[in-house]
Amino acid sequence: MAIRQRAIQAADKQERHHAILDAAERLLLRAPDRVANMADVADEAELAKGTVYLYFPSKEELLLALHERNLDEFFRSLNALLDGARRVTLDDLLAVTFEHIVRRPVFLPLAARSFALMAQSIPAAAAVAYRERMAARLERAGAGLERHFPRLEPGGGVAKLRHSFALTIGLWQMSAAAGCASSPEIAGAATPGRVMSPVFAWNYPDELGRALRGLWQVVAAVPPTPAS
Amino acid sequence: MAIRQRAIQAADKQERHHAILDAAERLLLRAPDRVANMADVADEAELAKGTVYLYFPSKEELLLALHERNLDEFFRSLNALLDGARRVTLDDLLAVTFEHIVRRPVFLPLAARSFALMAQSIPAAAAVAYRERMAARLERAGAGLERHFPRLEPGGGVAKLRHSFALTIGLWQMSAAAGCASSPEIAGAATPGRVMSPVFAWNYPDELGRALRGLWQVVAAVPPTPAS
Amino acid sequence: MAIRQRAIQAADKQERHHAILDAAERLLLRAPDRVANMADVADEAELAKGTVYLYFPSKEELLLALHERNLDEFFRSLNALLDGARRVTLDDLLAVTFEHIVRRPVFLPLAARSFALMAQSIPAAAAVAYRERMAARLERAGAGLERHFPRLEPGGGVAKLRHSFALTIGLWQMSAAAGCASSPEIAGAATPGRVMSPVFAWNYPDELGRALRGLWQVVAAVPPTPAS
Amino acid sequence: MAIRQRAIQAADKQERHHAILDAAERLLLRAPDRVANMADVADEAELAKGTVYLYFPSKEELLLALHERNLDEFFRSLNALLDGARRVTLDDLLAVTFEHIVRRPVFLPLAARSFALMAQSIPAAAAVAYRERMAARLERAGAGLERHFPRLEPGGGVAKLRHSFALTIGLWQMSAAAGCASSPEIAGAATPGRVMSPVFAWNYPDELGRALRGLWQVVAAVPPTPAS
DNA sequence: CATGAATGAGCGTTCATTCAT
DNA sequence: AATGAATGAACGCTCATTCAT
Repeated sequence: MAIRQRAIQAADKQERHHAILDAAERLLLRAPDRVANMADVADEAELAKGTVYLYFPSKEELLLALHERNLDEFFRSLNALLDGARRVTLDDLLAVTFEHIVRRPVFLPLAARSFALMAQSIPAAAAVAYRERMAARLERAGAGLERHFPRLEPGGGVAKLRHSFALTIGLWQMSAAAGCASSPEIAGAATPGRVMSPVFAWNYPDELGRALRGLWQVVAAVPPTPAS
Repeated sequence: MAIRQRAIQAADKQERHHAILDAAERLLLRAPDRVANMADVADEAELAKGTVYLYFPSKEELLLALHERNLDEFFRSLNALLDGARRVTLDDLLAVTFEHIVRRPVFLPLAARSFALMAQSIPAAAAVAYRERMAARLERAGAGLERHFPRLEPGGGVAKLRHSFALTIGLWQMSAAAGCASSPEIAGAATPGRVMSPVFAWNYPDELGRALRGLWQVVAAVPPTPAS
Repeated sequence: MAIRQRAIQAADKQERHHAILDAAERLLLRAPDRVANMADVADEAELAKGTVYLYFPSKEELLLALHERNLDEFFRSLNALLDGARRVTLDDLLAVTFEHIVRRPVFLPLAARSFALMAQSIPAAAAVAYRERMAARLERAGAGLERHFPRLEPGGGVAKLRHSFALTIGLWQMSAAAGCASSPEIAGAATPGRVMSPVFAWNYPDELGRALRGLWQVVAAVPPTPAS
Repeated sequence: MAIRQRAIQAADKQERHHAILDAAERLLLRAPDRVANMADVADEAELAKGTVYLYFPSKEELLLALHERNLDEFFRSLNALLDGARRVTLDDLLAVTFEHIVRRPVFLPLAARSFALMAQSIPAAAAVAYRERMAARLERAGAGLERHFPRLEPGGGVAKLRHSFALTIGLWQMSAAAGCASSPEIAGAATPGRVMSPVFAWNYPDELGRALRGLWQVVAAVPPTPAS
């Protein structure tokens, strides 16, 4: 078939990189529970399968790159917030979280998968490089948090961030599994005459808000005005 | 192959059920990141593949059953603790968590996978039944927590449990992905001359302890002696 | 489980034989295109799987026995007709055919399968025995036909019967394949705006009638009254 | 394995299509009663299993395609005959039938199976397309028959063709089942001292000839010379 | 660079049959 | 005789990856 315009300039390559990630993201969006296969990604990007492999050495690294791109957007927002002059509250943090994580339907399924991938299929060198990039982002954001939340001890910013992230991911998986307020199919299959336990009557966004507030409760408490 | 002793009595069947789960667990232990296939499970259990299918209708339900068995042990311990007369502290809760979750190397990989399973491959009827059993356990444990931690509002016990669980799972996944304090292989692949960022210098058990304490901080604060 | 009453008398055995065939027939009736498996047959007969094997050496022979029972009923009717005093017309033959073959929903799918079975899985001895029983029935019916249709040459009765049977089976398979006047699903999938070819606008019973009349046309022609 | 020459041109692909069908045909020829599995087909074609799936979406559609190829050759011959200027007799029709159907050992077993396939496993869209192609062939041949056999009423050409085909298939199945004049193994297993009933003393080609003549008898009768 | 044909290991599941009880 | 637990060969299909063109 018609051979696509070749990407010779570095800029073109970057663009194609992104185009492939975009394709993968669209696929993930369309079927969040299914892992797209490379053929579909290539099709969606209107490229040949082999071409995708020119840009990503393996399916795993492609997914990881997509995840990192999502993360990057989150961190960019977070850092913009923290580096700004304005005082930052917990509500601000939650807003960023919701905007970049909760409301993006691909972030969480992908994050959940990426953890599994990292643990196995990513070659050590790539994993290390990824981690080094992550470390930079985390350190900066951690420092920013400590500036805005003085109750955080040194190093506590990164830790709180890590815990928050863990909570966000973990709770999402539970909600996906619990099918909360979910498919009528499952609701219909319940023992007739039995109301589903209130234990499962929660929805992810609200519950995440409550959970994160619980985690930050002490740290984000408005410090007593020194004036007093 | 030699035909194994037949399980005719219900008790024998229960035992074989367990034996298969044990086999799957051993496999998972040996390769925590790999999902065992049915052939391997059968081999490990020294049974024919078809026999495994006599006891579990599908691979997914086998894994889910194993997960539920793990969960059950955790809940049994937790409920024993909460139902006892003795006053329960956060440290007690952490101890149970560590004993049944953190120190059991299969609990967490399996839990992470099970979430994915529940969301997809388990037939609705089985999923509902599983959830109903879970609901019972959760409600009981939640009520117990509320008895021991009076600062929990009604329903707050189950919620705190949920958040704790999410945090435990999520953090484990991050640690697995981060390969914290992990394989020398990765450590060796790091850019030479570069120290690994302190951002990754944490280990799961300690970090989980810190994270959970952060989550329970307020709730578990020793109530001021009313006498004062 | 409760062990069923044992069949010790020969009569009991015959009865159980029949009961198993009945079960298989009911299954076939319920899902004519699916070959029942032995587990289902046993369940339907409320027997254990092993018990079925006490009465039939293999699945194939069970199906063949069921087919033979169907055939037997057809031949019994046919022979009753031919042995009677009344003059037999082509319409009479068609009536018997329709009653025992066309209107019995299991006869034809089973016959089609049986041919395939006979050609392979039935042990030679059983096949020979089956054939000898068939031969007897065929010879008797063939002779009867020759009595009633004098235009048949010697041996022509059996031949005509064979051809009629072949036509009946073959046409049924074509109708099953053609899905004539069939599933709306298929009709709906047709190229829109295109009417299905009249070539497929036929239904099995009517078409079979026409086909058989074509085959018997000459033989069944009313002989010129000798008086002329 | 050595990677086979790649089929890049459309013509090469067609060729490979054919090569796979050829392989399946050879397998069927070698064991007419067994349905070849995809692994064997791939091996026989000296291709990898996956490669076969590049050309045929499923085993069923492969078999159907092979059947259609056989049918196509038959219709091509038939139509060549009917479209020619020469007057066509029943003997001509029989000759074509024998050449393309009876003497090709795979045609009939495959046809018998294909009927079963069409009724079940072929997706509706493919089934409809197949039928539309069949309809075109049938209509053309039917019209040709009506030209050459004026005693056929309108539409009678297709009908006669259908009946003939049904008879051909049905009788073949009976002959396969009856094992007529067949394996010495079966002959030897007969009750010793008993001659096999003359009822089974027929062979497929001759019997088919007789049967078809019976079916066409009236239609193909040489019309009385109008001059008389 | 780009293509997409070819590869083949891998896997979940079925089910006829056997045989210890 | 009756049971039903155990067996294990068989099979269709997927899909990440390679590499000849």
